[in-house]
Amino acid sequence: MIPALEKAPNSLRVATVNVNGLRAAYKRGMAEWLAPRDVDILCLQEVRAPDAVVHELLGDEWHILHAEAEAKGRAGVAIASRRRPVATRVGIGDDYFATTGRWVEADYDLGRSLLTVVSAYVHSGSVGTPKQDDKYRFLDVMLKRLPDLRVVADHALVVGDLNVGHTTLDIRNWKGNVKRAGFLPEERAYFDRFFGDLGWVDVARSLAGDVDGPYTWWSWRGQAFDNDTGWRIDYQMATPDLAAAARTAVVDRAPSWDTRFSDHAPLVVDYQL
DNA sequence: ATGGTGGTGGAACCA
Repeated sequence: MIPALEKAPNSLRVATVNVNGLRAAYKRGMAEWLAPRDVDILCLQEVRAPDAVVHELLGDEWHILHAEAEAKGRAGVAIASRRRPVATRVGIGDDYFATTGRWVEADYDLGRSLLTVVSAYVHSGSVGTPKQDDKYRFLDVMLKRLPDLRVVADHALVVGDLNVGHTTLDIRNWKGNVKRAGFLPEERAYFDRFFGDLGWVDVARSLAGDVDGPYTWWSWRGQAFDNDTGWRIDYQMATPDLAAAARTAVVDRAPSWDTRFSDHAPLVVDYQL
């Protein structure tokens, strides 16, 4: 039993995790992490595996929506859920981002309300390269899509690896990264809008308060994990009523470097709707 | 402490 993840009755548990290759994650013990947690909706990023492999690894107990990238072995996002979605959509904006494995949407009928869930994987980016242009294009289409998500559904939840730290609380060594992709003023400005005039709520930040972290990513190399020199770049962005229903947000950091199954830690949130 | 490591695919590229 995992006391920190004790689950209240009638709560909806949503987990998001960049798995850094689903096959590698399973080799490193992801199944053993997942089994006792009773997750209702599991959002994955960087799946980096063919569709058949995803179904084989996750197993029959899930409804699986998987957007494989056209480029083999790259990106890939998925939403695995215990309940069957009433509708699903792949991609965002124009056709350009339909085949890059970075955005999937699933709608769920919760009885009293309709919930839309998005698993998103924003580009890592790199200053002065076309990758950074792609990242801004993706953030631009996100700005356009986010309001639409709230038109039909009662609640909406956009989760995943967004590859930007919003504030100085979100990156341990932010002073050393102000000119690097992931903490550029231009990137952070998008998140000012997500959590400002667009009205979305950063659920983990809202529950944690104004403290450093909790980080969700650490470099593989050196002592970054042991020293907790991390970045909080994995989010659950919720519409206000849904955010108000969030009871706990846990970054499920592995107990040690050698027991982690990805360079990202899962972010697990329980909603009491 | 954004690659000094790691994953995918089977070299080179991505993060």
